[in-house]
Amino acid sequence: MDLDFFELIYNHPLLKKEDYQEIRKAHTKIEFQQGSMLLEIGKIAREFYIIEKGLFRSFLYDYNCNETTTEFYCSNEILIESLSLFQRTSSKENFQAITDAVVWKIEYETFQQLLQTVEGFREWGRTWATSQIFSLKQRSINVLTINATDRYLDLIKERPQIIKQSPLKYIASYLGITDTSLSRIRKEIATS
Amino acid sequence: MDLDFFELIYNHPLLKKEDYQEIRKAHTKIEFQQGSMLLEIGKIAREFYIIEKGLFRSFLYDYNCNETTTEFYCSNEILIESLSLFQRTSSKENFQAITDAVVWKIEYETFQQLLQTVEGFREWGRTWATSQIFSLKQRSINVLTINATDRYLDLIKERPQIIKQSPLKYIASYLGITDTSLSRIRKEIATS
DNA sequence: AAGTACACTTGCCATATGACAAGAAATGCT
DNA sequence: AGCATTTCTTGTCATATGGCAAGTGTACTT
Repeated sequence: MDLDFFELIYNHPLLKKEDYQEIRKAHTKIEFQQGSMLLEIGKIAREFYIIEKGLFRSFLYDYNCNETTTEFYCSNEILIESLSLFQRTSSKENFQAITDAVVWKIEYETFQQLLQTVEGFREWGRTWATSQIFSLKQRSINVLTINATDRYLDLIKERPQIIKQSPLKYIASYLGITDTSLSRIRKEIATS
Repeated sequence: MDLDFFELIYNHPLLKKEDYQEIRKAHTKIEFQQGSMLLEIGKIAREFYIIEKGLFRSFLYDYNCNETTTEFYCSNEILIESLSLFQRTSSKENFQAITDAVVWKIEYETFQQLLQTVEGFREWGRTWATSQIFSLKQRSINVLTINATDRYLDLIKERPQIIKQSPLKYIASYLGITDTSLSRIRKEIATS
């Protein structure tokens, strides 16, 4: 059932059946082909996306002009450039479909309206924003204090979809290492 | 002048002289001794702090029980554990005065009230939250893509106060390296 | 002034990761 | 099936950083 998908994403005890009807109506389905861009650096994000199927990544170019994958977005997750969307500034990152994908989008204005009119949605939004900030903090700490092998093992455990669906080079740049090193780490893990 | 300090911190074009009067009245001055704790892991943050003088750091223990300095807070900056303050959850980090310090605090409830009643303050808050998220993202990217020497050089350039006021070991753990390595990096820089 | 604690530096060697290049495997296209 | 492209692996060597221990410097206490 489609409704189950929305209940899963916007999960909050204050949200009722009729709220989900309203939320659902606010969304439009779009499909993306593997490799296509959902948002590019310099453009302004106007929509909030939830992923039904497929895998996306965000990436940018570091000071050495190397592509760095900053995040992965799996099915049943939310994909946005929060700074661009909420601050109406140009995006600092590219967002790309790694596989063919099905997503549901909601316009920024509609999203804001839901936040204002649906209490449970507002509360959901607050919780979600908090978890976003928590993840961002956690990521820096992990990178600083955990070695690449353990970060990779964590990724396997926590987000196996990524391992299955993403080319090794994107995973490597997400972990902050080269694809050569990641290949060796995999070998090491396999033989131990 | 004290007012100048508040105008500097809560800088926003929508805020007027009388707004700053109100903002100022909402704050109370406190002093901290070098080494004393402003907030500890497990406690709930009830206040928002702005630093007039001195240096603070936040830190936690990683999965190896090593102390990791997650952030520094210099004079004219804001110091809070946003997750704890806004979500009423227990703090995930310790906050400690590295030097003797003078800060101004504002109670959470008073802060919320200002957000609701003063439009310029609300707009300032939105901008500030955005810049926080931006910094968090930037930090992960820097750690992933820039080597320790360049991160240290950046720190010297961007936040010289920290270099002057913090012991080397905190700077090292902030950079994600040992104090031994940082000592060598300094030597390397000095002789080149 | 001696003692103590803390901050910083240095030496030695180990380990993790990178750079580059070649080869192998998988995938897509016609 | 055959070719081209991309993805992944492996070898060799270089560099960055860590772990440990000893040594030096500095500041505070008494």
